[in-house]
Parts: sequence; structure tokens; C-alpha cells
Amino acid sequence: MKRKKPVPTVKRLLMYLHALENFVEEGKEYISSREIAQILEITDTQVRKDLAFFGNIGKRGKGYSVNAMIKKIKKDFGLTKGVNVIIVGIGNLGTALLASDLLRKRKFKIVAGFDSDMRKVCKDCCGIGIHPDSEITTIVKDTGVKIAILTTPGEVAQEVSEKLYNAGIKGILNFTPVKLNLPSDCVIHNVDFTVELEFLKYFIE
Amino acid sequence: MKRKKPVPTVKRLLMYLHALENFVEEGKEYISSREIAQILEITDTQVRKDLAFFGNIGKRGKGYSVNAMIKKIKKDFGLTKGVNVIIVGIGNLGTALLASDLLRKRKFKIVAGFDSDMRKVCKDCCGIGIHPDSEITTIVKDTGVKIAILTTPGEVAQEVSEKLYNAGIKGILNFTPVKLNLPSDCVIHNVDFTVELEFLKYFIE
DNA sequence: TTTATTTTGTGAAAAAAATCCCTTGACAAA
DNA sequence: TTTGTCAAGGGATTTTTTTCACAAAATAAA
Repeated sequence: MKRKKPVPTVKRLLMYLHALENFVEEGKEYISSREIAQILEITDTQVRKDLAFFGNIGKRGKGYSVNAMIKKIKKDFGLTKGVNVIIVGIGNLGTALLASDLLRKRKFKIVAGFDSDMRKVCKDCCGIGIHPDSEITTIVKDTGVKIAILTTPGEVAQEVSEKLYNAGIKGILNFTPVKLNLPSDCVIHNVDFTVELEFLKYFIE
Repeated sequence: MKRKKPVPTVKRLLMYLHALENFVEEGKEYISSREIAQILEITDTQVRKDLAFFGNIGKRGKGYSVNAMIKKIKKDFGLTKGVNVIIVGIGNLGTALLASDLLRKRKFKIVAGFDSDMRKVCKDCCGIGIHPDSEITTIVKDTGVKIAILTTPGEVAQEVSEKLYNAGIKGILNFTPVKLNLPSDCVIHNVDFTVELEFLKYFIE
């Protein structure tokens, strides 16, 4: 890898990865930058510039090896083996994520779920054990999981996130509408559909 | 409004709006660019540049009127009155969105839900009528709804989105992992948590 | 083999976005 | 008043990101 990749490049590379995995199922061996570009509705130069971060991995006149590119991206992003995550807050959204196969399909392994409501705590919900919040610290430490998906109500989000941080969580995918305040060695990424909807609305004249 | 706003500015303005609505609850009258900047962890210059798209709405030495700014942003984004949406695909995620108060809180009104499975169809689920897919065309035309939230399985996403487009939908918030192919007068915005998770993982060393 | 075509790779240019710096206005305290 | 501080506004600059233009390599066809 050449050097630190710009954030937009990182996002696009992940989108290339997802697009490519469909092609490998079809048995396609090589793909050109133009083909990738058409799928994502960007320019082919852009695709080549992004892929140039991995060195010269393309074959002139032929394109990029689908398998080789998938491997390169996965390796660079630490996605070669499954990534462990926990889900904190087993409400409607948390349950939907537990039941969804999207996470599993992309090799994310939900090692545990947590909820403050003892009624939600059960040995096995959708194949994943649900534990009380009080067990966050021990389980995070024992499993060494580094990523948490936060789907609690907004009211307790800050408090719970602090517990997660202290237990050793290094990244939080925050589905609550609250802006979490944690030390900078914990990466927080906010997902807010209402912002996305408002954003979408703006582009409809 | 001065001129067309850059995409990053649009996103930030919406985040300012969300942040500000917390302040108005606290009864705060004026807020400085620096205060907003600190919440979102960006620079104050950035905030001022973004707000400059609305003209000179700030008061030197004092800051920006919280209420005035909220009004400005809402008006510009067409968020002064409720925005109608439909949810298509009443699986786990669709159900979670129906039950969630996040949409309601931000003045999105779910006018109908749709599912191909007749067993999901009921008069009133979480206060919203669920209809069979076959009724998409009539209901979209009758209500004039322009935005759809797509939460079907990936396999039928393209097909269903075409039906939505033909019925008059102009914007789709796409939660499926499929890249939809529709004419360019329909805005598509993709939300993929797996990409977000992978993105997050990249920034944890 | 030769020629045409496809497609990568890259330095340079352009465009977009963010930051810097300085001026000006508003308010408050002396 | 005068003075000090806070904070917006806006031009200039810098940085980042994207696009352009074209050479070079590989392939396929003649």
C-alpha cells in the first residue's frame, strides 16, 4: 500500500468490494475500471486512482482480477477473518439487526447482545445470548471484542457508551440520535436515518 | 439563500439543525459558531462558512439566534411541515422503523406500509395501515407521497423500486444491499450498515 | 507479424472544500 | 465615553479531491 488513503477513497474502496463480490459469484475473472465506475456512477479515472493505492494491480488491456482485488481490499481493511461485534440495546432496531443476515453475510459475528431490561435477557435470542448491561465489562474483556453497535434509547446512550469505553471498546456504530462524548481513542461513527431522509428530501426539487 | 450549497455543507447544516434543537429545549437564545463547532468536532470557521449561505444571519459579538437559524434551515430544506413517506418491506427492519419514534420526532409521517406477504397485511400495525404491494401504485398516486424507505429483501429490491418509480416516487432511501438502477430523476440514497461497520473498523488500529 | 483496440497508470490541471487572517460590529465594564 | 473582548463576515490562501490527457502495456484480430 502506498500511503494513507483519503476518507472518500476508503469509502469507495468498500463499495467496490461489495460490488465485486457479486461479480465473483457470476464467475467473472477480470473487471475493468469502467465497469466498476458504471455500477457506482462515478468516473473510471476515479476508480483507477483509488486502486492505485494498492500499487499496480491491474493488467493493461484486460482489467483487474476480481479475486485479487477482493483479497487486496479485504486484507488492507482487516476483513479477511470475521470481525466480532456486540449489540447494545435490544429494542426494535437491535432485534432487527440480530435477526438480519446482512451482518453475518459480511462476516460480522455478533458475540453478544446487551439490554438493561431483564425481561429481554435470555439465553439465546436468534442464536445470540442476550445479557444484562451489568455484564458488559466482563464479556467485552473476555471476548476481546472491539466494536459495539449502539441501539439503546438516546437517554442512556452517553452513559452506556462510557461503560463500553471503559470495558475496552474502541469503535462504536452509534444509531442513537445523541452525539457521544468519549476520549478520542474511541472511534465513533453516527448513523442517523432521519438525517439521511432529510438529505434525500433536499435533492428532490 | 446565496447559491447552490455543496454536498458537505448540506450534510453539516442538517447536523447543525439536529444539534440546535436540543439547545432550544434548554431555552438557549443565542449560540456561537464555536459552540456548534465543538459539538460536531469541526472548526468554527467551517460553521460560519456554512451558515453564510443564508446571508448575514449572525450577530457579531453575540452569535446566531437559535430559533432563527432553525427556521432558516428548516425552510430551506422543506422541513417546515411534515414530510410524507412510505415504508416498503415490513420485515425486521421495516417493523423497527414503523415502531420507532425517531421518524415521528423529526416530523416524518409514515402514510402507509407495504409488503408482498399477505400475512403481514393488516388494517393497523403500530398505527399505520399495511397494504399489499399490488396497492403501491394507487396509494402513492392518491397520497402524492414522494419518498419511499425500501426495506425489502435484496432479491426483489430492483423490481419493487421500479414499481415505486412508476407510481411517482422521486426519492428512495435504500436499506437493501442492492445497487438500484432507476432513471436519474429519482434520487437514491443508500444506507448500508455493513459498509459503515467496515469503515469504522478501518479507523481502529 | 503487424495493426487496431482496450485498458491501465500517472503527472498535470482543475475544481472543490477547508482554513487562515484580518476587518468590523456588538456588547459590557470601567 | 472609552476600552477590552467576543464573535461574525469575507477575501485570500492552502489543502484536498477529482478530472483530464496521454503514454505505455497487453490483448485480439488481420
